[in-house]
Amino acid sequence: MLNRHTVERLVIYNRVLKDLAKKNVKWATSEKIAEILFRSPAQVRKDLSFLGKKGKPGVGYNIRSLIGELDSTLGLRKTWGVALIGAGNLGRALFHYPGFKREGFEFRAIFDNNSSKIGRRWGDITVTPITSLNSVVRKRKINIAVMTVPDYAAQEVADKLTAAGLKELLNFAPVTLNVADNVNVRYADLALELENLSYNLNHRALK
Amino acid sequence: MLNRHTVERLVIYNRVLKDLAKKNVKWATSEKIAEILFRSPAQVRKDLSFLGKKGKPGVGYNIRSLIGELDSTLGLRKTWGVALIGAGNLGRALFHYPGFKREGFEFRAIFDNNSSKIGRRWGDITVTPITSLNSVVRKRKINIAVMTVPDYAAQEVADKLTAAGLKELLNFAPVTLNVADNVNVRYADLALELENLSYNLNHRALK
DNA sequence: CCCTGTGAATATTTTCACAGCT
DNA sequence: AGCTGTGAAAATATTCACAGGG
Repeated sequence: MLNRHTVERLVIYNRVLKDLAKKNVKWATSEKIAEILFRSPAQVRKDLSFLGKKGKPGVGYNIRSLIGELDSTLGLRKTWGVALIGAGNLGRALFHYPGFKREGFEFRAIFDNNSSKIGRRWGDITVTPITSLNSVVRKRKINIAVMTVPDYAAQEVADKLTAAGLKELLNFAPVTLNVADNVNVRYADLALELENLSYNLNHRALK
Repeated sequence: MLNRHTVERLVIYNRVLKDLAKKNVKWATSEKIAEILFRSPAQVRKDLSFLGKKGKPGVGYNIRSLIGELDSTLGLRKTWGVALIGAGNLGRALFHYPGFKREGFEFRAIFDNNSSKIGRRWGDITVTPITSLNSVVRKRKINIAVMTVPDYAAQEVADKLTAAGLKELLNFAPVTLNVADNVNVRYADLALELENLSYNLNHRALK
C-alpha cells in the first residue's frame, strides 16, 4: 500500500508520460521527467521503484511499458462506475467533463432530492431521488460517488453513501466529512483553493 | 511567511470556527478543533501559535477573536478581483458558485477566444477575447485568474496571465504549468482526483 | 486545575551519493 | 559512459511532554 503522496505523484507521472508518448517519445530518464514537473530525479526514481525494477540503467524508462505499469497499479485499465450526487450547475459541468470518460470513469447514476430535477434525463441517465441509492449502487455497479451537494446536506449524504457500501468519495461541498477509516474522501474545495491564494496575495501586499 | 501545509490547515480551521460561531459557540480548545478535523491537538496549537498568542490557558481560544485573526492573516477581509478564463460549462458553474462571493472573491472579467462566446453577457460581465487581458487586469483590479481552458491552451494562457502581472492562478486544466517562482498555481485537477480514488479501489480489489 | 505555547524528541519525506547493471 | 535503484544522510513535519499562565 503506497502512501497518499506517492500515489498523487504516480498519477502525475502517468499523465506526463502519456503526453510524451503522444509526441512519439520512446524513452525518458528520471531527470527528464523531473524537469517537466519541477521535481528531483531522485524522487522520481524512488517513486517509480515502487513499481518494481522498470528502468534500464544507462538509458532510462521505456515510456510505453511504464505507462502500462502505472495504469495497472492505479487501476486505470478498468472502467469504474461513478454516481453524481447533486444535479446542480457544478454537477452538470462535471457530468460533461470529457476527462472523466477518457480516463475510464463512467457516470452511471445521478441523484438529487429536488423534485424539479427528479425524472429529468441527462444523456441516457435519469435523475432519481437518493432513496433509490442502495439498489442503484448494486445494479449499476457504482464504485465512486462525486458529491456536489449543498454543505448542509453533505454529511448526511456521505452517511448514506457509505451505508450503501461506497468507499471512495470525491466531495465538492465545503465540509470535512466524518467517515469510517476504510472510506477515502478526496476534497475538491474550490473556495479553500482561492483562500490559499488569498494568503499569498495578502502576504505580498504586506511586504 | 508560513509554509503551504500550515496555510492549508489555517484555512480549514477558519471554516470550522465559523461553523462553530454560527452555532453560537464562544470558545474552543485545541482538542475540540482537532476532534472535528481528525487531527492532533498539538498540531492545532502549533499552527495557531503562528498567529501570536491567542489562546487562554485553562480555557481555550475565543472563537470570534480567532476568526478575526485568521481572516486578517489569510487576507479574507479584503475583496479580491477574479478573472475567469474559459467560458465553458465548468467556468459557468464556478461563476455561479455561491461560496466565492461569500468569501470575498468577486468575478470581474470573463475571457474566451471562441467567437460564439465573445460579447455574451453573464450577469453584468461581458465575455471578451483574451487580447484585452492587460487593460482589463489593470482597470478591473484583477488579482486572481481561474483557468478553465482546454489543456492544449493552458500553458499559453498562463504565460499571458503572468505577463499581465497576475501571480495567483487556480488551474483546472490537466497540465503542470511552467511559471516563474514568484507565481503561485493551485491545481484543481478533477481527473487526477478520481485517479487517486481509483488506486484505492484497485488496491482493495486486489486484496 | 486545565489548557496553551513551545523546545525537544520522533516520525516522515526528500535528497544525496554511489555501487552496480546495460 | 550513463543512468537506475537504494541505503544512508539531511531536511521537514508532526507529536510529545511539560513549564507556566489565567
